[in-house]
Amino acid sequence: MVAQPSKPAQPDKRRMILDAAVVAFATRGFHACRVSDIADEANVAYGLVYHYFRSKDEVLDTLFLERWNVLLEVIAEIDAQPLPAREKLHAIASFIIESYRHDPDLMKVIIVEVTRAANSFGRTHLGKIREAYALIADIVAKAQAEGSFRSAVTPAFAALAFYGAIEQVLTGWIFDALPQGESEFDEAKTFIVETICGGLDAVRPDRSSASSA
Amino acid sequence: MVAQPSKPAQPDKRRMILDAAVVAFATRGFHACRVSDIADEANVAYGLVYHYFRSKDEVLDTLFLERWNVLLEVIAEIDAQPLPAREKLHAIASFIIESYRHDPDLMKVIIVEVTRAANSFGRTHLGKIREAYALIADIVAKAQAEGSFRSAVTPAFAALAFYGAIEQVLTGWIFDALPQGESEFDEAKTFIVETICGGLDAVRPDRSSASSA
DNA sequence: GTCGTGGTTGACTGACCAGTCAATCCGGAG
DNA sequence: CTCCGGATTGACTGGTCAGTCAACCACGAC
Repeated sequence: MVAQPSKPAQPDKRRMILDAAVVAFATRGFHACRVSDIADEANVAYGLVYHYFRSKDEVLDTLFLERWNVLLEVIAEIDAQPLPAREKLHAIASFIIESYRHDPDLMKVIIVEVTRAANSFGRTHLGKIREAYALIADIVAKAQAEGSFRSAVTPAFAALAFYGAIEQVLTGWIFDALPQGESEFDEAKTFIVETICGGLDAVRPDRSSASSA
Repeated sequence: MVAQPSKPAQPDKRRMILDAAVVAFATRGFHACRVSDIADEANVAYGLVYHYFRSKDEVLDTLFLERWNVLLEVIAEIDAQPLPAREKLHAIASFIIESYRHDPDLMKVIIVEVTRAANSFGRTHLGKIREAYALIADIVAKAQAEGSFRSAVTPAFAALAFYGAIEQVLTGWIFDALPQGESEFDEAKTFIVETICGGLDAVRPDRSSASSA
């Protein structure tokens, strides 16, 4: 209600709306969340949301793209470093899990409302999402070429399994189906890489690989 | 319009509505799908949907529970057989993928609208979903106890990664982000087990397993 | 033929909400 | 002080549906 006399208070209403939307979407879900919930959460009038965004959808789009573009950049940076593939994957898993640790609501919204929503938003952003898969597949492909990963599985498939494992763990946290805390976060990074790479690593024992075809 | 003279036609309108709902939900998504879409698809009057179901939600619930209970039974049956853990997992992956092959729309609805929907339905059926994880985790735990799987990862986590990989592949098909066909279906079964078990199998080479704690 | 019951119909209602817009506020330029 | 334009406000509109309900129908019992 009362604006602080000396300060014009919040300089960036747009950012406030975006941040409020994260909370609102995470709490009630995109569909159940009304635009007025966002405005209330941001302590801003209803109409102001439409001053900064064309529609409720555009708010979600903005939130997703902001974050996903960071993810794509980070993956590319990690890949550019001279690391073994296993460590690159560990770094990627770390980044995603740290993102969740830092802002669970944002990650919840992105995963639940976009990444895992095959209708509506998932379809809209399919291209962006696939870029991430492609980047990961590329890391796997190079590792296979140089012999540090075995080639029993296609790079595209390995990328899917790797990213799928991460998302499943995050979903477990989001659902409260899995305990979460500092130790679980670190443990998960190791577990994911350990599970996936154990099946990818070139060092292969005697396993008769009797799979058909 | 015109009922066939000699036949009372459809004996089970309830079933027809359920089947129509699968198509309607798969095509437009649960939220975007109106109850009238279901009725139209079933060639039935709007009000009849409410004669058999209390609400639109109950239709989805019914669809999910019907199928998920079958899944739980099948997993239990597979586990009861005297097979190596790796083959049990292969059988589970096969069953789920065959379910998709047989009725992609139904699986799409279950995955997109329930399993991967952390708000609304996902929360409602969390218990049922977790039962599946628990059953799979149990298979892993037994395999670890008998030594055929190594213990680098907790059973609960392995179950998550395994199921996550399956769901990610199905999602890829649902999104049309992955080619699908007879050969891809069979290939996927092998790939999933190969990826996950490669990291679970007891046969472990020299890897220094420097994971903390 | 008449009656009754359960299945079936679809027009209608009530609630909800995204998006609009005319009015107001505020700070800076002149 | 006045004027201007962008920021801000929130009441209001239009359209959409989920769910209701009174009527209708078909068929078996008597």
